[in-house]
Amino acid sequence: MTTRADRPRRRNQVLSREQVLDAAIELLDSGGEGALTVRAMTERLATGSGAVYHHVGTRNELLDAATETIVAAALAAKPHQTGAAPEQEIRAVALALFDAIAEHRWLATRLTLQIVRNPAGPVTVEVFERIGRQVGALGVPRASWFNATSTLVHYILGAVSQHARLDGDTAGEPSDVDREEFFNALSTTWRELDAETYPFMHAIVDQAKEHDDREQFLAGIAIVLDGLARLR
Amino acid sequence: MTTRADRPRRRNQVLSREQVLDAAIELLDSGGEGALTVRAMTERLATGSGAVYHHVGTRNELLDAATETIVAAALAAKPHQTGAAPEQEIRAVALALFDAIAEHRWLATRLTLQIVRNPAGPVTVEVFERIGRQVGALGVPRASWFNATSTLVHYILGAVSQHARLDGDTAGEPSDVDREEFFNALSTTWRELDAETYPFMHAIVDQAKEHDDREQFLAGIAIVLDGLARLR
DNA sequence: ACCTGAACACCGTTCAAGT
DNA sequence: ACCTGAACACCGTTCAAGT
Repeated sequence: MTTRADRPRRRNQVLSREQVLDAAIELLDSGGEGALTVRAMTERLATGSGAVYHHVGTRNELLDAATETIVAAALAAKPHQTGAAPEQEIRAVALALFDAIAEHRWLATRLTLQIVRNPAGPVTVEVFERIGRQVGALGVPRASWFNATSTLVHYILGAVSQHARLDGDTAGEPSDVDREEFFNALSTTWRELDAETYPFMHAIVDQAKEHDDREQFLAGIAIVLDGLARLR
Repeated sequence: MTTRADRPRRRNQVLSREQVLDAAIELLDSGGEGALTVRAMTERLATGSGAVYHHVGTRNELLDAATETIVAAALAAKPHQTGAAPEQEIRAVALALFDAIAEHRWLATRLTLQIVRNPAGPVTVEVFERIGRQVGALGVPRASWFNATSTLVHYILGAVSQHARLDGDTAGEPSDVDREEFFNALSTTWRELDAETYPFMHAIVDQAKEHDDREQFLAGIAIVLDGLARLR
């Protein structure tokens, strides 16, 4: 007789791929890429290293899978609004990525790496599809779809990473104090540059200090969208 | 008596910072970031590991210094053409970076990292200054200089990294065969996507295959420049 | 000042062995 | 199938010691 319990054939599965990924994301959120070590994973999960390799794979695959998980969630959280203007949909997707990176600062580097070196991967495909459709809806001629979408995606990624500038191996969210300190240090360095050879840096030093990240991000998108409008 | 020879106080200096950086760049060019190990450096230079730390610093500083060296050389090779149109100067700077990355594929990742997490560093400053001046010359109002320049730089970096997509830990230049193989694999993957959920990817699959990297890059810049023109 | 190189404290990954 | 954890082959970095 086979009872219901042993049907699934996997007796004591105590660890799932999802749990492994959750642990990885927690580690990354709390201490950046440097905090994601196989040993830290085994401690947090109370397992051997083989368990991690069994459920997900190498450290690199772990990083990629964590990235995919978060990007998928971020995009799913802002589903396509039927009837919305294409510009609005593009902004929604861009801001979804922007916010995801604000919450998971390690994502800035990883997202760029994924799109740059894995154009066949789910992250690239998902982002391109979401943005690309709107480029069509915007009236850009079909022959320019690829160029136009690439330009937008490149801009979004570049900007989104830039704004997560405090990323890397530091923990937690950047406090307002951190932010102010950072910009104070930055404007000091820029002001110390030779005024003759770096007139432009001197000219923008105050704008850099006062700008709002999100606002600047949207302003940049508006610039690119204006450029795309000319393709019609 | 002091002879001329011992005046510089440094007797037997057999290694220079420049030699250390040259070795690092050769290693990076031949095998990507993975090939740059301290041990490989000591073998190539026939020294102890301390010598590397003495002349440059940690592995990370080595990577940064190598990046600075190449970016500085790339920008210096295309000096500002007095009298040239600002659009042309922007294209020149962008292509200088594009070509530098084509020659040193590991630079794609590193350049992005530098600009993203080290806005006070020489690489960021140099690129911003070169591009920013032209934004002013383009007639963009002063209040938008920072935004406009950031947008351009973000686009350039994003695109330039994307086009170096075969980077990473592989060696040498990508051959035409590599390139074709790569795009065949890519279009196969894209075609395998569900046509209902990914109509856009299906629509662009041929454009992606046939596009010219450099041409697309310039087309993207033209789009952003068109957008900037609206700010006047 | 410039450099050596052993020693240290980590890594990621594999794999025989267990259940 | 799922998991353990010792063993392996690497890392980057430091630092006493040499010249």
